[in-house]
Amino acid sequence: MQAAFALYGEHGYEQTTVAEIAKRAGLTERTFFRHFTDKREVLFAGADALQELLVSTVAKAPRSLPPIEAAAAGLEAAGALIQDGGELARHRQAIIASSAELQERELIKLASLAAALAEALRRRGVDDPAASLTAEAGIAVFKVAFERYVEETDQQDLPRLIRESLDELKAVTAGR
Amino acid sequence: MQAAFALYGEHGYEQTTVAEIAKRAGLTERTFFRHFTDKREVLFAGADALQELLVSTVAKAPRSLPPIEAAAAGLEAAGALIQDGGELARHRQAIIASSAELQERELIKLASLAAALAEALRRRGVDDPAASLTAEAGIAVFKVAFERYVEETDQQDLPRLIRESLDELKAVTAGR
DNA sequence: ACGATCGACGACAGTGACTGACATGAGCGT
DNA sequence: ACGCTCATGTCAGTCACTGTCGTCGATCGT
Repeated sequence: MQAAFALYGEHGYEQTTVAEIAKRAGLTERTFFRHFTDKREVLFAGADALQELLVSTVAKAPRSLPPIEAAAAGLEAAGALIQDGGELARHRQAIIASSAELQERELIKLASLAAALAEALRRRGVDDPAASLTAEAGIAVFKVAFERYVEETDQQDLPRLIRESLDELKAVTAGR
Repeated sequence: MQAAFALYGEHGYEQTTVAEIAKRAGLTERTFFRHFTDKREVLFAGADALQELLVSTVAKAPRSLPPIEAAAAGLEAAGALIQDGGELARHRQAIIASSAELQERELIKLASLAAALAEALRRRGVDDPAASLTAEAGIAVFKVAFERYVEETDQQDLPRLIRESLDELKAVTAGR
């Protein structure tokens, strides 16, 4: 992972070959593929932990909370986790922005997040399509907030951006 | 395109090679790649037209409409176009569902749709982040509605499903 | 009518991501 | 010491995709 990150940063994602990564890590190309299913996956190693945090936070949210607020709680927790990584997220995002391939992978990770969130909401008794819609809308909020977080280097409060984006979404869907 | 569709349907996407597609079409592998940037792109040939329809419909919507309703108008028009294709969309979706690679590609097409929708809203004078959020939420609505459309074979009215999903989203973001 | 141009295609060689099969060697329990 | 497991190396192979060059037919200008 360190080798890949370094090389992706130095020469760009598309320019660096798996053989190079393996060599820098003191391993074989074959071994690389035993740890990561493909060249992109190296950049998304933390996605599982994020998803688990999201789901467990939603599960723990007070029963009295409406679905959208339970989702918001989970997303804010996820945002806090990302923020704890410091500049890592921004570095990662800079690499991802450079390659369509990587953007595709990120989108499917977000879709997976949405599916997990929808499932967590269903376990709270929310029916479909409300569960799916709340989840998709939640991820949309997260995407927009995260984008802002990455753009504004001085911005340090991702959960706050998520909350603000959610409020904006509420306004917008109300027809304002 | 016909050859690819047929082979993807007969033997599955991952099992069919570009060489096979080219052979069935009476062409060379090299020529295939002159028409489609990659093996997946064959399935998304109509995406451009869809995006143009979405954007132009939003542009033409009455100025008095709030952003979310302008977006809805565009999405309903896109839905109508898909519906006009008959069973094609369902066939296509069955193939896409069989491969993670194809799902990734579909997601980035939807993201492109969202970006175009956001831009169309900005041209209506909607500021960011409202424009981005409305666009993302709109695409989320579209995704959920389309999923239902594909699942329920007897369902023929995609624009109606889009409208219903939007109403559901409004309810859900209002905290219900 | 004729040569120049251009665009679509074929042929071919090459790169790089990824896979399957088998061998090796270190640690671990008995 | 023995067998087992697990991580790794080795090697050969497939396939998506690219760069380059040559051919040919259609079109265009004169």
